[in-house]
Amino acid sequence: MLRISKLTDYGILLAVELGELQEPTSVRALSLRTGVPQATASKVLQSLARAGIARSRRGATGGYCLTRPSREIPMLEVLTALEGPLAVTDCVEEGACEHEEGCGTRVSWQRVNEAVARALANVSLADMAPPTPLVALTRSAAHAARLRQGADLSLLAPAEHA
Amino acid sequence: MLRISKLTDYGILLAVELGELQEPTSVRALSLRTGVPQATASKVLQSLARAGIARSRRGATGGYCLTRPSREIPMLEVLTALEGPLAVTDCVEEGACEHEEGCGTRVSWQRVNEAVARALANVSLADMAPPTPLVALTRSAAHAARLRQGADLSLLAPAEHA
DNA sequence: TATATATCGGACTGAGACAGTCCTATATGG
DNA sequence: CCATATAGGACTGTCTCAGTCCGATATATA
Repeated sequence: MLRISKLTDYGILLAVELGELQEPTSVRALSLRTGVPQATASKVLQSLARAGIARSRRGATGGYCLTRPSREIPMLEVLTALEGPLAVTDCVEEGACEHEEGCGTRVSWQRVNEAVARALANVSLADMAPPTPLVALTRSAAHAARLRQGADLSLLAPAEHA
Repeated sequence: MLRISKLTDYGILLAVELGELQEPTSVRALSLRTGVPQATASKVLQSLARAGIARSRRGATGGYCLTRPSREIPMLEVLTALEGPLAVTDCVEEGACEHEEGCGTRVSWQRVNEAVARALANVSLADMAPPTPLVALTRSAAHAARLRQGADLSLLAPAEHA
């Protein structure tokens, strides 16, 4: 569990796709490439645009593109854009829980929440891109090496628990 | 988002409570202490028992107790008992996604999933207990110090992202 | 200016998960 | 035998999720 919604999954798929295409791309084209239904893709992309992750351009030859290189966009930002602020429990947010003061687990939850957030902040959209050999070969050797090693993701793995 | 369910929250509340009371305690008593409705508490505790986290005892003077000291029970185990295996996305599990092969984000999701899992494996049930000064004072100085420092939770926080 | 092409964004809907309750069966201690 | 517990399946109302539809608005081109 602790699952993200399908919409969010789609959003990441779309954002990754945008990261690989440099030029503005229509929702229709993105829909065909990702398999996400067009109407749904439109909705998700709007959320990304509102959050400042993507930029939209209306009218003929319009479409979407990212506002920054995908390597500079942390996954946490994308998740927040699509599902609201990260909150493992209600009580992590101020005033959401009636037992706010009496409950001793609240502080602990906030720490857990922070740990998860930090993990997601350390993964960029670029890290989610397909690590297929074919793609790796067409890019720099350094980039290919990064892909094979799973990029910075290894940083997220602390030592085994005591 | 990435929220756990309320039932799971209750389960942790109940388990923490069980960790502080040593002797077998009835659902009724646990319900009164935690504020979780009795019927609901019963259900949640059954799940914990099935997962080998708690032990039940029927009949008069029956009730629940933990099978191990709360410090030896990782949060990941409790979450898994109550919501099933951790899976940030469907595609993390085998055969759940029809695009399994074509999708390049799958491997990345599995790494994210592992990172979150490892974070949760490093927090024990005992770490979730109330860190109130009063409680701290009644225990060993070493334990109190642990509480003030947020226990092992600091281990979960890797360096700031690059 | 007319028209084709896009996004914008609110309204609506069916499906499914979630939270919670109820009832009966079963086990234990006195 | 009886009072007290848990076991666990069935059931229900509520809410969120995933997805669609449609009218409004913006842009490029002829």
